[in-house]
Amino acid sequence: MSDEANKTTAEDEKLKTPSNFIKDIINEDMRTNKHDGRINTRFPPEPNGYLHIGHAKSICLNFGLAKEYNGVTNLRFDDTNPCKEETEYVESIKEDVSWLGFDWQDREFFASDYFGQIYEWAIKLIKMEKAYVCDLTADEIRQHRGTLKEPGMESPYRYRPVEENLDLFARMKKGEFPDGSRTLRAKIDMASPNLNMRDPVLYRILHAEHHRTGNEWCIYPMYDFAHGQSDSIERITHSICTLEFEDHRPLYDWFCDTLEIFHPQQIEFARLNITYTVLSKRRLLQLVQEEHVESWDDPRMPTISGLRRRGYTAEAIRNFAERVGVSKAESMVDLALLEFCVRENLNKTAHRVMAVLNPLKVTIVNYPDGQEEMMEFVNNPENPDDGTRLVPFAKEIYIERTDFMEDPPKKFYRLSIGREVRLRWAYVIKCVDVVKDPNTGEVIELLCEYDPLTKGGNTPDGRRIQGTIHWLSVKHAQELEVRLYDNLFMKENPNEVEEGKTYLDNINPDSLSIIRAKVEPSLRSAKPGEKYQFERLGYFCVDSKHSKPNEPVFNRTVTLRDTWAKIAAK
RNA sequence: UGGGAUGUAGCCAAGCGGUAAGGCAUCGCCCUUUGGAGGCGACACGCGAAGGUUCGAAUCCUUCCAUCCCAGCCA
Repeated sequence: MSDEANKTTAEDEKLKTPSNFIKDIINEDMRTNKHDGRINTRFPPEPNGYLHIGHAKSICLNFGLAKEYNGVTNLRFDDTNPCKEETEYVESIKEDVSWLGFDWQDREFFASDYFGQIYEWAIKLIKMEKAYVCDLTADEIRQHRGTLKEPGMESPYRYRPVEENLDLFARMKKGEFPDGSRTLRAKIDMASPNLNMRDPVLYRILHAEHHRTGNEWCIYPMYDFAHGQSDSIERITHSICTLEFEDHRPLYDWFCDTLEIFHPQQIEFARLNITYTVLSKRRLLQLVQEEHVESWDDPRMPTISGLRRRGYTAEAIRNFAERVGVSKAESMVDLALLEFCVRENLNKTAHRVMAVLNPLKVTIVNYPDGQEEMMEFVNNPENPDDGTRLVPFAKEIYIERTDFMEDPPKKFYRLSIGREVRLRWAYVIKCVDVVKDPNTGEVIELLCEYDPLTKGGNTPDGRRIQGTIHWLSVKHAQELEVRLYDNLFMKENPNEVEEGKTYLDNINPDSLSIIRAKVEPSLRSAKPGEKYQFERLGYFCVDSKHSKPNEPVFNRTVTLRDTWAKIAAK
């Protein structure tokens, strides 16, 4: 093979799989045959909320890496806190991961599956004199922990004999003690500059019903004492998490080393942030609970289910995840990139249809009364195989109110008195007069003439028509509900607030507007989940919650890119 | 001098001692029966700053600056 060919191949390869620091690590591991070339990642959500687009980035990363290196990915629910976790959440998480296009096959696990083993490991640590039962209250533990700059103090219970620890821990498990009365702690270093190493709590007493283990346990392991061990049990090779766990890595390593168990490598990357939205489960939960939005899957929510209902496709989200990249630099990605990704995807697949959001009636004065014609529309110019359909035309039509201006500015090439415009796939019309409301002066109707020679929108005389607008026959138009969405937050970074305010003060009061719009007849029977482009307006998706048979409700996924809006704004 | 991390364009992000990829956004032009889509082009004399090493530095060294994370019996 020539050098030239080699070079091209290498470059193609690079384009397909953008490099990132995690791949660098894996490549090195592959080179040294670290796990016999085996790659096993995992996606470990806590079932305490719905997945959002930040999780999608992690899902795409974990499943994507495994796929690329011929490995596998486990879905593991990190369910060590029964107070916050619910079965509803595990169901939604499974649905969302599948919908995104990933398959964990039979590798569905729960940290709670390992409670027995984790308990045994706790006993092992006690026997090694590396763990002890502590009777300090939560408050006292905090006081003993010291501060960021000062070392902590050892617990008075730190040197309890092994036998006493064993006995107490067994009785904790049996339920002899009330919540919060005792904990099991690791014996590490109260003077460590890393607070996570200052005798972290391993187990706490929680008489709470667990969504899977019920009342079998009343002591539950903390994240730090469950996560790495779960990774280890599953023989995860690369345990990818977000930056805030960087400080936990020494602890993660300490447990694996001390327990002498399989030692996965924890790797941290920067979580996703997107402008004009919040991406934390705590905040999303608050938005739901305080009813700032309808539900977790409200189309304004950045949740996977919200985006799905809004009309986003899994492919668009996957492309987005790839485009934002993976690094350790904290960042705030422009919402415009996400929107670009849906448009890019929907442009190729969505059928074009006519809808008029804000109708203005037009009477074509020289069109025969009572006459109707069927006009042939191209379903998708991006894909001729999608064919054509027939749409009725008549003397009275609706056009978009914004497509007419009495006193048009320069470069406005839509309708105005004396000007011509093309009705998409129909006729060229010229506005000859307007009818105004005698009281308000508002234009309520346009009187136009059509050119019978321009059927289909063609101009046999070769005359150039600048503007093409969408329209609907008054008689045939259907009126349906359309929901227009705007950003849920008014600020690029909703978390940036003045003294005394919270991100909730940045909520956009106009993030949802519900209107009745005119649509072409075929849309009456549109089914939930179906996606369309309303020509010149945007992409719309039939809502899965509010639609009824023959009464679909449309959600605007995203507007079309609007060059005119930019010109008009100048 | 608590500890841990990060600074490359408006926003992301490659780059791994050989002279700044790519995407989004933006701005031009072309094309167009969607002011959509598409095509072409422009867009860092510069890599947080200052010194140093080197024939050569975004890459190595030193110092400084900025930002983020950590004091849950949350994950």
